[in-house]
Order: sequence, then C-alpha cells, then structure tokens
Amino acid sequence: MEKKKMDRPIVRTRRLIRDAFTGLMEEKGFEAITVSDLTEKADINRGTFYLHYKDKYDLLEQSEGEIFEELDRIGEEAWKAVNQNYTNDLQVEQPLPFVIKLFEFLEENFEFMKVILGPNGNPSFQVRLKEFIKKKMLYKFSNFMNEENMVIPLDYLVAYVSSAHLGVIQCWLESGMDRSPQEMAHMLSQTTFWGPAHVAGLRKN
Amino acid sequence: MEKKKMDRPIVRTRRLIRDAFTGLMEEKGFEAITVSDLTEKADINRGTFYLHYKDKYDLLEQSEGEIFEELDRIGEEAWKAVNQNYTNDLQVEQPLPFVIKLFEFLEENFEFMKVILGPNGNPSFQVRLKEFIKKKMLYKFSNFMNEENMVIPLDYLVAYVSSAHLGVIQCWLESGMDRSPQEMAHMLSQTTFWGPAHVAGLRKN
DNA sequence: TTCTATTTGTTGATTAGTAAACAGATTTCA
DNA sequence: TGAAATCTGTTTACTAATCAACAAATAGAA
Repeated sequence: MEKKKMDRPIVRTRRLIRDAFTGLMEEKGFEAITVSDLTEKADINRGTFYLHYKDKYDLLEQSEGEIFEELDRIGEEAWKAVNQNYTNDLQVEQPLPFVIKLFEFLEENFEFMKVILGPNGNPSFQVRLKEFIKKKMLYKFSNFMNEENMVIPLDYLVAYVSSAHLGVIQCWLESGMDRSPQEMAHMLSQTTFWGPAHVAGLRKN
Repeated sequence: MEKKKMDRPIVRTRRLIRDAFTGLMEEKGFEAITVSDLTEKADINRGTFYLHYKDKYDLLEQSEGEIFEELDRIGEEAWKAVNQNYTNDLQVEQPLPFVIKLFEFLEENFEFMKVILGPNGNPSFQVRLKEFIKKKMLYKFSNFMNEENMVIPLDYLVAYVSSAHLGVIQCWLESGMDRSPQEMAHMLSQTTFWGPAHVAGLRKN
C-alpha cells in the first residue's frame, strides 16, 4: 500500500526547518542552536516547529535518519542494477554503481552533508556513515575474495578502504565538489584496486 | 496608523509566486506563461494563486506596482537624507544619494529586474522606469540650473541623461552586477558631469 | 471543422500553520 | 545569590492553504 503523499505545506515547512538547521549548524554548531533560532531563521511560527519535532535533538535524529533511509534505498537500487544487467563479469577496478550513486546523493544534499561531516557537525554521524560504507563493502568484498589468499584480515581491509572513502568524501565536500560524482567514484576505485602507493607513482608492477 | 503586518503564509506564498514568475518570464516570456505553469513551478495549489491574483496580468501589474512603490519610497528617503544633512553644498558631480539607493534596490531585486528589463520582459516597464528616472532628475536639475544658461532645452537634457542611466542599469544587470552600487553611482555621476566625451578621454578642459 | 488535451476559475470541506499568550525552566548578568 | 532576560513547551481561536472536483473556455492536433 503506497504511503500517502504529504501535503505541500508539510513538505515546505520541513524543508524550511532543515535548511535553517543546516545553516545554523554551520554557523554555531548544534549545541548552541535554540529552537527559537531555528524558527526565526526558517521564518515560521515557533509553535509550528513543535508540530513537526519534539525538540532540536529530534530534528537532528530525523534528519540523519532520512539520510540513511535514502542511502539504504540507493544501496538496494545499485544492487538491483547490478543484478538486472546479468553481468557479473565487471572487473573489480570498475567503480561500484553504489559509489557513483553515493556521490550523486552527496551532491544533492551537499549543504547538509558538508555541515554534518564538518567541524561543527555530529561526530556520531560520521561513525554511522563509516559503518554503513563498511557494511556495503564487506558484503561486496565477501562475494569476490577468498580469505585464504588475503595478506591481512578482511575486516581490517574493509576498515582501511571505508575510512579512506570517508576521508575522500569529506575532502570533496570541503572543496565544494570540484569533480563530478563519476570522476570521484573512478578515482576511488583506481586507488582501491592499485593501492595508494601505485597511484602515487611510488610503485610499479 | 501602521498597516497590519501580513501573516507569514501570505508573504511566503507571494514570494513563491513571484520567484516562479521571474523564472518563467526569463525562460519563455510573459505571454507563454500559464497559471498552471506558475503554480507548478511555485509548488503551490492552483486555487491558491487565485486567492492572491485575479490572473497572470494582475500578477504582472502588482509586481511592477510594488517595484515603483518601493522606488518612490527610496526617492523620498534619499530626499529626506539630503535635507537632514543640512548640506546643500554637495557638488553636482557627487553621486546622488537616490542613485546609490536605486542601485542598491536593483541589487536586492536583481533577478526580477534583470528579467523584466530583458528581452523577455515587459517593454512598458522599461518606459515606466525611464519616466520615473526622468521625473526624479527633472526635479533635481530644476533646483540647480538656470534655463537661460542652457545650450539645449532641459527636457531634452533630462531625456538624454535618464536614457543613459537606464542603459547603464541594463548593462549592469546583464553583467551580473560586476561592480558595487556605489561604483555604479559614481561612474554615472562622473559621466554625467564631465560628459561622455571627456570620460572617454576624447576631450580635455 | 471536429475532437482531444489543456487550462481556467471556482468551490467546499479539511488540513496545516498562524499570532499571541501563558507558565515554567534555563541562562545570563550584576 | 537574586534579578532579568531568554527560551521552552503548550494552548486556542483564527487564517491561509490545501486537495480534489467540476463545468466551461481555450488551444492544439488531425
């Protein structure tokens, strides 16, 4: 059963609140924000805020929750795309469709992601995002690798690669997205496949 | 008696409509716009449009009307500022406070002014704006000039200077406001005082 | 010219947001 | 420590926007 589409004022009001939230978080950090700040910046009645959120912590929770809901959906779509192509012979050095879609999603939510992952953001969000990336990669790597052949344990490898991805994401957001999502995904897959030393020109084989 | 402040939803809805109007005018020109276009782009209910405007011609009329209301107010403020300073000895080559405020106003309403004065805009608005500038200048010049000393009739002079101002305004808007309102006002007053030939370096005295 | 598609202008019941007020809690300042 | 300022959470009656539908008008296509 399809979820009833939200009426326009609800969508509009929440967007106003979220945009104000993002701006204030960048400006003064989450802790210093008040509900009065939010509704003043969003230019809505203070009582209206409480029609949508319990308090500012609820706003943070729901905002981050929606990000991960969308990321889950992106992960599923990317997986379906791979399955529907019936081409399991793509090389491991090709960008994962998921990673391309991830960067596209980041581009669409640039302001919020830049702030939440920035110095005035929420450290636990960063942790959560890294866990999410790890989970996706663990699943993907498990289908390709034989643990007997590995020089280091799989979970350490995935920790390495997912942290690297997160660092690159943050660098990209801070730069104001100076490269396209496709370029970013390609860059990451190249570095992951050949290794940082190789792509830095320090090692040849 | 102070006019009652409009409730937020009214202000918000009208801004949505005006912004959509500006965007569509630039994209396809006034004639090609439909009310359905407007409310789709503004993301409001079509019936809501009719709560605010009779039809799209009413929207145009009210939009332009507000511009001139604001311009009138700016003209009065500028005049008061001059009077309150008790300094009637400012030189005629100094930028008029009104012209500075005019450019600041244009900057605040950049999108709309660029469109309405552009190729897809409304020619009659341009005429109206020029008349407005002429009226302000006629008033100002009348206070400074002795018609006996003039080489050409005052109304022709004012037509020359006001048309020049409008042309410069349009150039500025098309360039995306590459200079500050203060710079623009100064440039205009210099050119007006010394004459185009002088400021072009073609004539010295 | 006729038919189809789109737009218009309006309507009514409902939803969502609103202004303003209130009491209590928290923060800031002297 | 106490006073003042600010913020919070809630409330109520009202306003504004909403969805969806309808009939008529207009525009576009065949």
